[in-house]
Amino acid sequence: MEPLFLYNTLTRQKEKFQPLNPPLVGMYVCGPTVYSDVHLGNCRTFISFDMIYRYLLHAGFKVRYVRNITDAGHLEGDLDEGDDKFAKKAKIEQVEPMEIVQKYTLGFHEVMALFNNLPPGIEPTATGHISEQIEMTKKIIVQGFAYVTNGTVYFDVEKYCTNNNYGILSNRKLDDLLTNTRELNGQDEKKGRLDFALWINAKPEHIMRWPSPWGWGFPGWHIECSAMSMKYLGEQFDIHGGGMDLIATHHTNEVAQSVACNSTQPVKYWMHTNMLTVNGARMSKSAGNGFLPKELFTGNHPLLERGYQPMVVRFFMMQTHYRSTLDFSNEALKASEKGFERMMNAIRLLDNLKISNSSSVNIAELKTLCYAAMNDDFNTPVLIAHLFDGVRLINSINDSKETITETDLVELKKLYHNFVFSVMGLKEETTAKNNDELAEGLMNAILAIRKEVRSKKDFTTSDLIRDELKKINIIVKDTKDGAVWEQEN
RNA sequence: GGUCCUGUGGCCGAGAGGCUAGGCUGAGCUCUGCAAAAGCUCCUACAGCGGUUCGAAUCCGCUCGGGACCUCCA
Repeated sequence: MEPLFLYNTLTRQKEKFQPLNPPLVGMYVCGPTVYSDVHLGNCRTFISFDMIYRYLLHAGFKVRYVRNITDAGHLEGDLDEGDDKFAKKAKIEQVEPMEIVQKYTLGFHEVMALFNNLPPGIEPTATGHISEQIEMTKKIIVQGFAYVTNGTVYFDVEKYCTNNNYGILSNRKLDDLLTNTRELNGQDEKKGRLDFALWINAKPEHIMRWPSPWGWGFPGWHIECSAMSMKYLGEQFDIHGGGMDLIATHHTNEVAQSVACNSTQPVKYWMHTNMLTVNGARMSKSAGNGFLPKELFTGNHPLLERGYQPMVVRFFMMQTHYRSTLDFSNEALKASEKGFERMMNAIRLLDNLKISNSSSVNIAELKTLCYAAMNDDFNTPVLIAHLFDGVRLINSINDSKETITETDLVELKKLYHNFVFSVMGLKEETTAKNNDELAEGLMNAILAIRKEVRSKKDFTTSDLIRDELKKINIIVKDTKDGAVWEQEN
């Protein structure tokens, strides 16, 4: 197999992928903070990494995929004081914080399943790893990179910077970080402006709290990922992923914590997915321009003309490279829907293609092109372009304009099965498609009648049947092998 | 204010010094009783202005537009 190249945020270039301990691959992806519904932008990241996970598996790697659930410690704002997101939401909804966590964790899993994402091998929660986070914090203090103020433990960025490059991931200089920023207030406890909390002292009214060497409190946002990735993947592992928005703060701090704790760079390849935008602006929870997956599927949203099926949305995302912004619009979605249908129709044809003694099509070349696209930093849009070239071949073979041998056909089927289903994680949308026995029976009867009148050249009746069926979104097509029907959504 | 990314045909989106993306849409043709599907053909673009080069959408500079990060966010 040809080598795989991927873009490493750490070095800002594409690098040949060489795992630390092949064929094992350790991959950690920052999961959701479960205090509200995941929106489509969040989903894009998880879908992108699902594709990456799937391709690594397909390439023969033995991947340990860890994706966390953040269910504690994520504060509102960067003031390192006050309520965390769960406590705040719990107050609004008048329930326990863990009810919030449970509700949105279940919702998250439901959405992931709808998008046909494979579950990660390990899905650890922050609250399930409090002691690991405390241990790591202790070690960072021992190493001299953190200090305690009023029961809160802060990471000492300035101290860290004497021997380490804090801005290694974001490609920023410390001086710029210190000078170029907007005014923040309420930071009296910190020594340095960039310092961040590893452990946070819980105020009396704070519900989610655990005992620690520094009193009752809860973990900071960044420490969980460092502690949990270390626990399950080791002090050094291959891939750490997340959205690009996490680079500057969350991942920068993760690197600092791990280096301070273990004196080694924790991650070999940092991978980041780009943002989903709506009308050119980033989709985000705070901006209030987020789409919920459910709204997208049902079409129940002011900006949507109608609903789109999960696989159409997934295909839509696959048509853009994971490191490019993807702008969301009805037109783009509709175009993807048509294209997806076209591709799935061709794949269905694969089972009925006529075999010839020779091939007029070059399957080996197509296969080479597909792998080349994926090996070039998981370039799914280029992969799809090649697969559409193949769709034309399939249709031409079906129309007897091209020929294929049995061996080549087996290869071709394998190619589409591998790339479309296994790697891109797409599948047939089965909803309301010929799977209702009653509908099947009725349609057979109606089409039999239509066939009868057509044999008598009674096209008026024939067309009447077709037009009437169209009114209830049933499309009848006359092929050379007789009439077929399908339901439009 | 600082740092950085980006500007591709009607729309979406790849590519990245010389060859050509791909999807959707529109027009025409073939097939068909007619449709539909499918195939073929056409509409052949790289923000603007300069520069480097035999040659630039691709490199450099400037101008204009869009965006991200520096505050929580995938």
